Formats: sequence, C-alpha cells, structure tokens
Amino acid sequence: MIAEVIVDISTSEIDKIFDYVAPPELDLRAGDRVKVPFGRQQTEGFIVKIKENPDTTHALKSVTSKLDDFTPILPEMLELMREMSREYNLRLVDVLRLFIPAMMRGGRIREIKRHFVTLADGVSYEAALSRLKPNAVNQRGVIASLGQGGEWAAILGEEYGFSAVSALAEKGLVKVTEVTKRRRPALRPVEDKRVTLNDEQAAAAREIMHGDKDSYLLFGVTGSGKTEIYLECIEEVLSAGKTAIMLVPEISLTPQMMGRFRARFGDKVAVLHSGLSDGERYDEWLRLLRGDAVIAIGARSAVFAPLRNVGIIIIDEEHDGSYISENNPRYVTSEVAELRRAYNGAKLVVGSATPALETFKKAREGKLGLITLKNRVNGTGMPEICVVDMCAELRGGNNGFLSEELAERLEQTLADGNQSMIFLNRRGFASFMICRKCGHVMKCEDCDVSLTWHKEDNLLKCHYCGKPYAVPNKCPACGETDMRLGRVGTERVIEELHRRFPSARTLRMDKDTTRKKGSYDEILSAFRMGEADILVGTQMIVKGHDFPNVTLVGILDADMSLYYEDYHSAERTYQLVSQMSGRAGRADKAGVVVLQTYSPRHYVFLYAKENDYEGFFRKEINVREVTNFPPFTKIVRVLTMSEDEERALGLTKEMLAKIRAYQKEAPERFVSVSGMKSPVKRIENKYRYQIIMRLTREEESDTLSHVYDIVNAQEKKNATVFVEINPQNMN
DNA sequence: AGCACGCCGACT
DNA sequence: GTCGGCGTGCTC
Repeated sequence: MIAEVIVDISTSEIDKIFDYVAPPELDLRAGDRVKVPFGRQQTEGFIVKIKENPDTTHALKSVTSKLDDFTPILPEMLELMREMSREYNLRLVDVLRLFIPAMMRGGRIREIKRHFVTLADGVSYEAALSRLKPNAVNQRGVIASLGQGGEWAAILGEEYGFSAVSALAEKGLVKVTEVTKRRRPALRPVEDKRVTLNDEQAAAAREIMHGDKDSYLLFGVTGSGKTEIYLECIEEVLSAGKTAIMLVPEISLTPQMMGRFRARFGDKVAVLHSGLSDGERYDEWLRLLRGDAVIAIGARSAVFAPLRNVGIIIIDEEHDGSYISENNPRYVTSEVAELRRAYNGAKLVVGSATPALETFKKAREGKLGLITLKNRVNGTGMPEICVVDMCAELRGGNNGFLSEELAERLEQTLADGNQSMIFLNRRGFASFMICRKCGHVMKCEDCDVSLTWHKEDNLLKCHYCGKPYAVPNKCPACGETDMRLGRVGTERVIEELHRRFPSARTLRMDKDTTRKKGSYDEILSAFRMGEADILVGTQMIVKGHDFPNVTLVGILDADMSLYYEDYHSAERTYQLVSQMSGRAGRADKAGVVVLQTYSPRHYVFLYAKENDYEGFFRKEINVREVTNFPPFTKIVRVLTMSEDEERALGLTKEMLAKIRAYQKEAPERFVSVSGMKSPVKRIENKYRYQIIMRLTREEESDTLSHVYDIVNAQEKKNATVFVEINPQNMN
C-alpha cells in the first residue's frame, strides 16, 4: 500500500503530497501521524490518504514508524483541511497543525507516568516476606504496605527509599505497572441551578432543534438567557447520541461560565483555551478524540475539536473580534463552523445582542433563522444612556476629560456605596510624546509608529515590538526641552480620579496591569468583591462578567473607535457602547451610562441611546451598500513585507501589474484596486507595502482564487506575502 | 526547514 | 595551498 504524506515542515516549496510505501505491519490509516525519511533526515508527517498505487515514478521510500497509538486526525478533519486550504490559501500542513495540540509535534508528548506497585503474580504476601532477609527492613516495609491493593511507587519511595522498591522488582517479588495520569484543568464546583426555561426560551430551543433551518441567529440582549437555551439544545443533542461544540470569546470563558456547563454535564465537558498548560490541553483534546468527553467548550480554536458526529455548534457573542484569527493561519471561525455543520448535518447557532452586520443581513434574507429574545430574564430594563457633548463642555470652560455630568454621577455613586466602571478606548493612540516647538513625535526606530509613555517605569515603549526607549530630555529634532504628552491613558484617568475623589478606591485594568497570568481574574474578582469603587480600563473590561453593584458606566472618548479609519468603525462602536451599557445596573439596581463624545449627533449614538440595534442596522447597511463596502463587497489586502524596502516595493508592483491586467479582463469583478505603502510602513524592521482591492460580491470566490494564483506564482525570496480577506485592522 | 553542493576571500 | 562564507537546489 502507498501512503500520501504531508511532511510537517511549513514551507510553500514542500507543501505537497509525498508518496511513501506503507509497510503492512504498521497498519496505517489516513489521519495517522508518522515518521518518514525525508531527504537526509527523519521528519514527522501526516498521512492524508492510503491508496493502491503511487502517482509518481520516483523511487519510493518507506514510512519509518507510526507516532501515536491512535489516529489523531479524523476523516472529517482531512476533508476540512482541503476546504480550508482552498478557501484561505493556506498550506495543508498549517491547517493540520491547527487540528492537534502543539505538544504532540516534535515528539514532545510527555505523559505523566506514575508507577503502581503490586505483589508479583503468584507471589503471596507470606511467600514474599519469607524470601527476604530479616534485616532488609525497608524491603519488608514495602511488602507490608502493599497489602491487598498495592501502592504508588512515589509513596513507597518516600518512606522506604526507591532502592528498596527496585530491589524487590529485580527479585521478581513485586510488579511495577506504568499508569498514565490524566491532567484535568482545575474546576470549581458550582451547583446546577437548573432553571425551567421561560416560554420564550423554550420556544427558541424548540425552533433551533426542530425548525427547518440549519442555522439560527439567537438575537437577544445580555441577560435574556441565551446560555440556558444553549444548555437545553446541547442536552437534546447528547440524548440523540451526538456531540456538541460550544465556542465563546476567550475572555468570557470564566470559571462561572465553565461551572454551569460542568454542573450540568460533568465530565462530558472538555475545555480548550489558551489558559491551559500544554499538558492539560493535550489531555482534554484526547478525551474528546477518545469519546470520553462529548462537549467541547472553548475559544476560537475549539471549532477544531476532535469530535465525531457533531450535532450542534454554538458560537456565543458571534460578533466578537476574537473569532477571526489575527495571525497565520488566518481563518474565520463561523465559516469553519459552517463547514463542519454541513459535513455532519448538524445545527449551527450564533448568538449576539449586536450581531455582525453580515450575520443580521443573512438572517433578514432568510439564509439564517432569526430568533429574537425580547425579554431580560430577570425583568430589569436596559440602562439609561446619557450622551454628553464634549465640545459643549469645552465651550463651557471644562477642558478636562471628565464631563460635569460624569463627575457628578461618580460622586453620587460613591456616596450611595455603589460601583462605577470607566471605559477608555485608547486603541491605536495613547499618551505619545510630542515636542511643543517643532511637533516632532517620538517614534520607534524599527516600526515607524509613535511610542507610548509608561509612567510606572518612565519609559517610552513601542506597542508593536515592545522595544523600550528612555524618555528624552530634549527634542531629538530641534533640541527644545518642552516635550509633553498627548492624549489620555488609563493611568492619567486614575490620577485625575484620585485628585477629585481622594477617598475613592480605584482599580486599573489594561494590557500593563494584566500581563501576569491570572492577574486578569484577580482584578475582576477584587472588583466584584467590592475592593474598589471605580474600575478604569480598556477593551478588556467590556466583556461579560456580572457586577451586580455597578450602577454607573462612563465611556470616555467614544469617538476614538468611531473615527478609526476603517469601514467597521461604526459597527464596532455600536457594539462597544451596547456591551458597555450591559455592564450597568443588573439585578435590582437601575443603571446609567454616561457616554462622552465630540459628535453627539452621530447616528451610532442615537441608535445606541435607544438600544435600537435594528434601526442601527438599517442605517449602517444602507451606508455600506452605497459606499460599496462589506458585506456588499469583499476587501482583499495583499501585504508584502521585507527587510529590503526595494524588494517589498518591487514585489508589490509586479503583483499589482498582474492584478490590474486581470481587472482589465474582468472589470465587473472589481470595485477598486490600489497599491500603496501600508499605513504602518515598518514593523520589526520589515518594510510593508500593500495592495488593497474590493471585489464585487457575485463571483468573489472565483476572483479570489485568481488573486491567490497570482500571489502564489510570485517568486517570494527574502519577503513574506499575506493575503487577508476583510482585514480587521489595516496597520 | 535542514542539509548538501559549490564557487570566491584571508589565514596557519 | 585550504578553511569557510552563505547562494541555490532538493527532499517521495
């Protein structure tokens, strides 16, 4: 037999199928990992197919060995590999690597082996003792401790010394068995507060499981009880003997969330997320592959859970940016989920209070079943949203960054003994350093972006490469000593709060204070326990988490994401405001959101204030259609990076010429094509040039594969080329 | 990705 | 004379 092997080396040159002789005694199947001779070395590889005859006249080498005692890649995943590689122009091996825990590669599986000691077969307790000298105290002690059941070698070793155990084993009096210990992520017990679904929830679950659509959008505000519906659907799927995949944004994979699933489904649940150690991840993955666990819960990558016979895939908070992988290999989680749904004939449910525009559009067109949840389970209303015009504040003489409205409400909230959250969107901009005389801005030598000042260590740092710089005492361009900081960061907000409310206890949460593993949870639980009155933070305070005592949410500089130069910005701002206001006033306390902006009449804020997603959708979808942006077109970005600027530029020009030629042939396929320097011209000393094109929707996939062909045909020595579809940010 | 083969500069 | 620089070519 012949095995088709993908070698585990990621280079475009080698990303093809190599045929090997499959020795019958290895009993190889498609999906096995193997060791093969490759060139002069031995390499790991994946068998993607077993066939009768080779397709090549090459002299064939033979597979050396099988790497695992199970088949790690399911047939479904081999199919998915082909589809993903075609759809996203990815190397087969890069897709395969997504399917297995990183630990398995390079022979790094370290299963924790523990040794269990029992009396050897046919040796009785008395017989063993009689064969030992009376002065062999330790060995006699070991035998005595074995009793009927046996004992762990580690425990015996501690008491009597390991040499006693090995001496007994050598004499054949005891038997030592290797037992693989499974690592399980720590789980906190949570009681299953099983609630009966209300009518709306029950109807939703029924519709998902028995409606005529394959896929549904569960559209409902925070607190409308979506998780209960998920639990109900999963239960039904399991009772039909099928399995389930539940995806949540990394950030909302909290112990509370996990606790609910564990309480309901116990050991049938496996978790896959980045917080696990390599060993834990491997063991959870293996439980799924072996069928010991039948529900996979996790962030984005859990969509690749090694489950057979998947009955339902759920994507919670579907609009969340974390579902699109930023770095290679790039894929869109919901698209992968749809491929798996189709393969298994399963159901797909996406849930959100603020669906991605594209998702809601599909739902309105009937391509996706739309289930709307109208009520909050606990009956609380949505918080009041006050939009504060910061231009008016400025005209009124307040040039600080706290409006009078927000300051007053903060004071009141403090007086009432309630908690506040202040959200600061400093995406892209933060406190950069600028010369008052010549306007020179301190930039990173390698990345061509402005540096951000960090108060704690008094350094300027590059947020792309992390390189630190000393704070200059005079302007490097003109020698002026009056350098000052632009913009506001979380640290300055805290300072200002301390000045105005000296008694208030504050907590800060941003990239700097959460660098340590676990500090994220620490800050949140400290805040939940009431150890602070005000939590100030960036993006990461937006998601999930119930804080029952928060009655005030402040959003500073709501415009920042609004004027972020890309077509998503309105959508993103709406989602942000909506989610942030979901943080205010739950349970029995009414909440207020103070939203500070320089454009109070922008439609995003008008709709957000009314909590009118559908109104926002109608407005925004119209804007997208008129301006030819997604979901009406597909934006494709070809990014070329090289340390050699000429090389990057040259490559970009060559590809641009070919794409332009193709555009001339089929002008109806393109809205626009342009080539330019990337907005951030240099990152980690690599120059970046890009081609941006917008494809009309009708034949985009066909057009896209032409673009892939052009890129793939290009000789790319000394350079890297990426193709991105609808990129999230265009740096 | 490795690892060989291969053709030009400064060293005992 | 030769040790070694890394360009380029191949891997079933």
